[in-house]
Amino acid sequence: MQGLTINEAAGTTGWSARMLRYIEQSGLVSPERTAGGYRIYGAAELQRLRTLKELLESFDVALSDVAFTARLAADPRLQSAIEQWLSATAERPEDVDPGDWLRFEQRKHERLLLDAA
Amino acid sequence: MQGLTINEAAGTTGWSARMLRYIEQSGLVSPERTAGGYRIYGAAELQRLRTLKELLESFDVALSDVAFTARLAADPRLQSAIEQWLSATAERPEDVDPGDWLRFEQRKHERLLLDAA
DNA sequence: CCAACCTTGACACGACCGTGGTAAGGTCGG
DNA sequence: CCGACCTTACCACGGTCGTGTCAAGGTTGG
Repeated sequence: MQGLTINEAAGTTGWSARMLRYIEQSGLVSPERTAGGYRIYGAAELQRLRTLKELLESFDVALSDVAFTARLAADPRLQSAIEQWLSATAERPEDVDPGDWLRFEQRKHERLLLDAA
Repeated sequence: MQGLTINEAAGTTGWSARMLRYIEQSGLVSPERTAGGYRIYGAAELQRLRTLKELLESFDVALSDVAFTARLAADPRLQSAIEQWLSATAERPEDVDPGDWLRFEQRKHERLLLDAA
């Protein structure tokens, strides 16, 4: 069966089986399937799952944020529209408080604030 | 008083006063203040608020998505970390179902799905 | 001075995120 | 064939997003 089943993959990646299905739904890591429908995680998927976990933890980023970045990367029209809107702030750069959106973003999980304390 | 108060700005931008305060919290549009603390929206802010509304509506993007993109733009370490993780998918590009994350993203507000129907 | 407007803070509410669980049923390998 | 594992589909729950509303108090401008 060339690869790990979902519970085995959960064991070696640190995710729960539930989360592996959820992550697949988000489109970020999609394993192959057997003829009967079982998910089969290969080495590439396992590596991806591990680095994904690291990414989310070390930057305090949400799964949905990564999914949105994927959407951005795949839709250049959207990407340039947002970047253009953001760059218009540069009109008055001295007014931008860099701690502002930062605090806003961090409120999502206040882990960073607690860590900093 | 050189500029519009919050309710006047709400009137000309289509946002509610409540949302203007919320948007300011997110760091996306921050008006000047009078000595007494009143928000004063100038022409630049009004324009920004209008284009922001257009951006969100025409691409079905959330306020938090734009805020996150701002964080990305301001933190190149984070940006390259995510982009690198995403680009690892390109290893097996034929396996990526482009409708996957799309449906995931769209479930946020099913407006696009309904529009498409 | 005063009416009209603004401020912050709080409560509320539906929708969605991330996560766990459980139930009913199908697949795997020996 | 059968026990162990997997599938999807649901319910639940605390937390966040986007939004409205209300209360208590300060500002503005004539």
